[in-house]
Amino acid sequence: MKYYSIGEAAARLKIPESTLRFYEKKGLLPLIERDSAGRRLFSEDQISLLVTVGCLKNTNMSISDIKQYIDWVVAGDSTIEQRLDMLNNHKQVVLAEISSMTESLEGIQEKITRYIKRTQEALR
Amino acid sequence: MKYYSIGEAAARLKIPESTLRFYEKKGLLPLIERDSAGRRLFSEDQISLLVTVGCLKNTNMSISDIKQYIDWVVAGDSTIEQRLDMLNNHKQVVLAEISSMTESLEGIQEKITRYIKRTQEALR
DNA sequence: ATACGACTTAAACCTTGGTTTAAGTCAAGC
DNA sequence: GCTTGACTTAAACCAAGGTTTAAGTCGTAT
Repeated sequence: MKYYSIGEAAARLKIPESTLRFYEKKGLLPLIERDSAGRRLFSEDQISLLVTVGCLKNTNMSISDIKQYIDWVVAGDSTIEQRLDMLNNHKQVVLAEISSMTESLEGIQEKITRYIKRTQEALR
Repeated sequence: MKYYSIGEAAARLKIPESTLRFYEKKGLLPLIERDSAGRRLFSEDQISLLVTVGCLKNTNMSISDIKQYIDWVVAGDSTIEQRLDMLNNHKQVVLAEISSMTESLEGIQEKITRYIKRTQEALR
């Protein structure tokens, strides 16, 4: 099986190495292997778990909630329902957040429209 | 003209008084008046400016960028183009952010779908 | 006239999510 | 065999965005 160094993993995921080390410290990479020199070895599975972590982070899930998810992944199949609940729940939170941002954006759009009108009037 | 105390303003805007004081310190309430006892007086105009601030904050504009916007508002009509540019720019940033979140949400939805399949299989 | 609640301030404190630093280890190429 | 680059660690540091604390000042109702 192919393994990636932290540098390669960082490059593939487009995040700094320091962030990967930080995530490990926070418990987000619990199953990470090491070579004989103590260097981290990222498997394809780790990378794809980190892609999921990226989706969660990008939708503003907190690191401690992501850790909970990872802990459930590590715990195995008996936690699939919890994971499903968590993700469904998170989905609703994200949808609400997107709605809220969209609503605020409408408020901003109104300002934009007013400003355009004002600049039009100034040209008359 | 009707004025609101900090408590009333906080209630109307649904944010803590401490946040309003913090915003003033950061330069987000530059035109705030005071009564003879030194208490802040929020006019209807201030409140509506704060609603705009709320839209900007809610779409993740930084406080220092919001301050720039407020400074331009205070400076008057000569800055309307700058404000318009800033808001148009911000709009694009927010749209990109929403897209990015929506994309991550699709990744999450795939996980959800897989988990549902897995629980279905477990029942067979 | 006094107690209460709502306000004031400056400064200290807090959390989140990292990044940076300093000192050290190791493998590989020259 | 030595240098170089990629890695290791723990701990310090940072920025953003507030919140909390402590001490004090008012205005008003009793």
